Amino acid sequence: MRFKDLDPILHQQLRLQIISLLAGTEKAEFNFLLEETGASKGNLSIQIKKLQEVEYIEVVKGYRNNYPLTECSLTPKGRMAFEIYVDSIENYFRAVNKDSGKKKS
Amino acid sequence: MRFKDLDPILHQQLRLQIISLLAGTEKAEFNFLLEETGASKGNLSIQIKKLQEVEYIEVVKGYRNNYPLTECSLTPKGRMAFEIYVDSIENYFRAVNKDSGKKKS
DNA sequence: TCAATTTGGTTTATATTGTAAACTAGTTTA
DNA sequence: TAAACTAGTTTACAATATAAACCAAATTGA
Repeated sequence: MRFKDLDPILHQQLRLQIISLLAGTEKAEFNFLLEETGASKGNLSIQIKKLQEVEYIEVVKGYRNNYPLTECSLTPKGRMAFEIYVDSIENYFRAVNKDSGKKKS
Repeated sequence: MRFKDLDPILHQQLRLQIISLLAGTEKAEFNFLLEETGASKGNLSIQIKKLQEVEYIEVVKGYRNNYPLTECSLTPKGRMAFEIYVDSIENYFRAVNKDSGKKKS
């Protein structure tokens, strides 16, 4: 068994998009994430909550111009998980050519 | 929306492991994949079938020493899908620092 | 020689996950 | 004051993943 498990929280398209975006930007608003990811609001809401529950992101809810405003930012825990995930999956890709023959009978 | 969709066939741990292994080895037996991935036989059987259905791999069933023997190999279509998947997800990782500020209000 | 075990899988049944659609709560506009 | 818009949340259903159970043929042991 040559593969490490991929963090199931991060191994999901939308959550990975969110974390990738947050890794490059101090904080991000709900609508920014909505536009950048192209997700539906419902799906985005749920995946944000899930990332918050595992403490990969911090979510601050406030108001701007009387409208609700949700801002997200990456926690250190989230950043570390992201780095581990990137390393792990890139290892998968490099399984290629590491074992040139088929299994000996 | 800055992210391409990740091929849902490949964006699954075990299937990605299988394809990664096949990308580096002419062909592989069921039991080789079983050991290298650490999966259960049931799960492996199903994911092989799924990869075969979408024609990412070719599956040849024969016998060796009177026992059934299943061998898998990557198709050109599968190899291309794998390359696209690798490119796509690496793009996600590079969303980092491509957009330095938060969204302008 | 026939019961138990092993090989090499497949099928089934359940639990988990993902997501679209519907809904909520409040705000603005006409 | 009704309609439309903002910014989300909740719900209900569909799809997915996987462990557990099963199967057929081969082999081993008493």
